Amino acid sequence: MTLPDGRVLEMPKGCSIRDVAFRIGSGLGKACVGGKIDGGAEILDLRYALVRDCSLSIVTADSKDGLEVVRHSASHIMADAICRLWPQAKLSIGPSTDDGFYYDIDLDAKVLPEDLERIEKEMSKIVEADTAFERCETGRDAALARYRSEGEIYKVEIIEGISAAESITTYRHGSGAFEDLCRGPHVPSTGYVKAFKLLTVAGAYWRGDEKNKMLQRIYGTAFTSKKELDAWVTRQEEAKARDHRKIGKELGLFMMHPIAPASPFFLPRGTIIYNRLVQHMRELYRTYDYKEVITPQIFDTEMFKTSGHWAHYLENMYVTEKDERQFGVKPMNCPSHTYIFANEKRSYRELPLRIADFGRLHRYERSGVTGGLTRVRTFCQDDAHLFVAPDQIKDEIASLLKMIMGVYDLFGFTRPKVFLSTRPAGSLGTDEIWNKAESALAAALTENGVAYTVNPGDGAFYGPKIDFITEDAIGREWQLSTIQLDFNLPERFDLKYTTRDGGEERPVMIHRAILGSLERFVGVLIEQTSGNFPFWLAPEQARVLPIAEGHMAYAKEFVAALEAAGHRVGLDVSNQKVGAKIRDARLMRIPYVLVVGDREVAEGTVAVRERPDKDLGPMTRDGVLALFADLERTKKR
RNA sequence: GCCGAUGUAGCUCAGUGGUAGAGCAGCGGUUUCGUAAACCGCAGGUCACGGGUUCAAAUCCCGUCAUCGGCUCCA
Repeated sequence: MTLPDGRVLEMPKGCSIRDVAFRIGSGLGKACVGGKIDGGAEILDLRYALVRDCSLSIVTADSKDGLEVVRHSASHIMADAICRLWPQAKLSIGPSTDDGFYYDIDLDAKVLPEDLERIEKEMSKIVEADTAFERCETGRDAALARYRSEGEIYKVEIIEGISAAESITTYRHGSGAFEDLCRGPHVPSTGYVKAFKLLTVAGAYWRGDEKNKMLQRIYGTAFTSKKELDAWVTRQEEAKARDHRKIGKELGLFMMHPIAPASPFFLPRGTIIYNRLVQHMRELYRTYDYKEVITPQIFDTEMFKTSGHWAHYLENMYVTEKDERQFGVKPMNCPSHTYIFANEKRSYRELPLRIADFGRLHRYERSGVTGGLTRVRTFCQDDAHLFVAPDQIKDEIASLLKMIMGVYDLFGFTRPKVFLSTRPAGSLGTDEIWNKAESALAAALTENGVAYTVNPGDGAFYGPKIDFITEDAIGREWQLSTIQLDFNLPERFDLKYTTRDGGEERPVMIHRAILGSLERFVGVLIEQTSGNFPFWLAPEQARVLPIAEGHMAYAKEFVAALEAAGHRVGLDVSNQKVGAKIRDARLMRIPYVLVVGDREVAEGTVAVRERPDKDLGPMTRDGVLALFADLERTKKR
């Protein structure tokens, strides 16, 4: 055996992965749940017999791979528990997920949330019994016959989908009391599943297809120790406390109303953030030479027929009729921008022509998929369409990357994971242009030091794309920016520009958004900052707190001076003690609290307190103005 | 759209067949106060909406609307 650290270990032929682990050390032996050989991705069972020389890495329970094994085993234990409680339940699939595991079952009786506890109890018994997980190979026909006779129609369907060349395996535990078709691997025995918790029951279509029967999906999670499970629960609670719907309500940023389902109302405080973001993008547009436009909301459907939306996107569109003409509300800005491009005869000298648009978009989303600010039916993007010559793609992408990374840094998001999606089957455009475009994208990424992963064949039918997945402060992933090349729309709208030699050529369109939708971005930002917006975005940047009535006149004067300098400043006129005023300001996440009492009035200062509770001591009016001006300029977080 | 849950005062929530409750917020008064909640009082509800069962419904049943968790992870 060659180990990951390069050590070579002599082991008898046919020994198990577990044997090797124990040979290395008893601690590792106890902690291991599987192994990987020869750098392969597949996790093998501990009992996997090693019959030839190979390189081996041991998978321990606390690794990402190991946790997957533990969770997958937990899902079997849950299935066993469910079958004990409801013997008529038919099993389908039960994999591990990023956050835990689930099992989809077909059962006429409804599993209610209060049943989860019963299932957990049953699972605990199985775990306590600590019986071995045994791997069994069966013949394909035998397995099929058996599941057919048992009425396990999902298992039959699964086996039918497995190529005849592959062997069929099952895993059993409880000394054979429970057996399930499974590729594995599993932990050595049920006792390895030391900490688990069932979460919810939900509906899920068989194979994710809504034409199929809806099964009951039971979600759970499992960890290798109670401590880790508790830590996970705590993290979930923290995430809940940061939920933008909760904070948005508390801070008076936005509201929802059934009168306009899935469509946020931005309240004055939320609107400040929203507009400030737009303003920031406009500043970038000056630097990067974009031209902003304003385009109509409603178009004759002719446009959508030309663009292809009518054929491919109608389900998501709002339509209306007037003067016996049919109109559609725009779900995207791109088609209208082609009219702007085509409005005059374009020269190669004008390219890249960058058209930006903060137009409001409407997309019908199915009622079950909407939520908060992150999935809405009306929104606006920091949208732009870049009309470029094919040989400008690389440079344009390079400058976009710079812009995107700058924005992520500004808000404190991690550098994103980048995915390049390439040509799918049945796509539009020639090989030549696709190859050129894909290599231009790849080169731009590489030359700018951006590591990326290729998703082969995952591009749109009209062009390759780059997606950016970033992580927020508590490790949740969000897709914000996208860059999408498009060979299709220029074709459909017959866009052309005059080349240097007087000929005509078709431009390539690049669709791109950096923040994505403003609505969604505000939502993500609320969760990222937990409502503690950086000074430049904060709806109320400072609040002046007079200690008593007598300090009011001085306080008002101070507020006026800060407002004159362009800052957003509140004045607490309430009849409360300072402690209560401080508390209110703190709950509203106001960056600076300026307290005014006898001392400050006498000295011509304010007592400055920085969010959440840092005492900056007394500062003069000029001192505060200088501090605030600096914060605005640097956009410091 | 489908599966499940939820919907009571502005907010957070209690109330499981018999007169609709609390805290906070609001309003009025007292207090003029030094860094996370002063005190007293008042007002506030078609219990989401519509229908049904019942002597009686926030509570039980049916429907509608909205919100929330899922519906990609593949033996």
